[in-house]
Amino acid sequence: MAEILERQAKKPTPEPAAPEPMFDLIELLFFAYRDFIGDADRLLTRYNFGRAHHRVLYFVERRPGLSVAELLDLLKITKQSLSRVLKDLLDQNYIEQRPGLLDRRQRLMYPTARGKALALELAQLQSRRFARALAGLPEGARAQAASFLAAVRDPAAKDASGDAR
Amino acid sequence: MAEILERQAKKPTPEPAAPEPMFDLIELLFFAYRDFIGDADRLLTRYNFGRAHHRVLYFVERRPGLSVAELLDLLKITKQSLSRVLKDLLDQNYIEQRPGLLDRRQRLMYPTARGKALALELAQLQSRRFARALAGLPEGARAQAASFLAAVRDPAAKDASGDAR
DNA sequence: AAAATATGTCAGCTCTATTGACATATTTCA
DNA sequence: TGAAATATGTCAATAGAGCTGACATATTTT
Repeated sequence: MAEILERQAKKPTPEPAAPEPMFDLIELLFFAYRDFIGDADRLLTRYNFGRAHHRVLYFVERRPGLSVAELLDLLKITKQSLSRVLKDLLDQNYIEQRPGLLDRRQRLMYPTARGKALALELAQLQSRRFARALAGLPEGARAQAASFLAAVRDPAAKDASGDAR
Repeated sequence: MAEILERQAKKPTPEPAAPEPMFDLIELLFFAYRDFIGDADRLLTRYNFGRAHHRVLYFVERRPGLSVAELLDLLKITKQSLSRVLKDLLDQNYIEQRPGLLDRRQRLMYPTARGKALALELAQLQSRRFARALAGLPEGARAQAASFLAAVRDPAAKDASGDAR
């Protein structure tokens, strides 16, 4: 008897019925990122650099004086992965390291003039893509896109991303 | 005299003055994609699969009957890159191939029940992230995000992405 | 003085992607 | 019909970017 009631009660919602996946967003994000990153990739090959070099240069330029540990945390990669590309960038004078003033164990990283120039070139290239995209969209599109992308991030990661201090 | 006038006329706009790069969007897209793709990565390692397997499975599930050439064009990778992951998926019975009815040279790909199940699990995982993100955003956010991401893509690529036929 | 921290480096491994060359089956075209 | 084009598969070699684990050095903290 209890069984019947239970079964009846459950019927209307057999299982919490997983909602239809958002295939549109999954696919669009995949394509958008692939094309976005492709712009930079093409330019980087001319310098014999890869994506990893780009990311390091980008963050050092955006957050000059960054420590190695902070950069590792931002990129979420390991020290060993970083070391190869960082070495390239140091050797070829795109980035320079200076000991921390407060803690001399730290190697704080700064972009050189050369590094700044390349970082800017890459950022402008990617911005042109965004500018083209936004040109065909209504007024608040840039702010809306930023809100969406920020919300998609790991909630925890937001505090770690640096410049909010 | 003409020189002076010219110089004066030019002063206000010295160079076309490249606009400030959109660092906000560059960074947000990087982080959003990294976290988004990370969800799937963690699940995939449990199956000994990588991102490449995921992409292939995803598109075969979404566009059953896809030919190898169409898949290569969608993913923008080479035949050789595809072959290894495709072999894994075929061997482990996530995907099956059937000769094309019209053109028997083609190997049209279809997901198996097993493949469908994994593809769905992955899509639901990534959709949960989007759902969480959209929960905190105003009404039209999903449509706006989709418009933005679509506009960021290579304009040329849009026709090639398949399902609009 | 001991412990913890910041960084660097060595060795070895995986996954994803690349290019180039070549083979086979099938379809299309002159 | 015979040649050319197409769809696919496969072999070999290579690169880029990431990983783990182990260990060394300098510096700071306790």
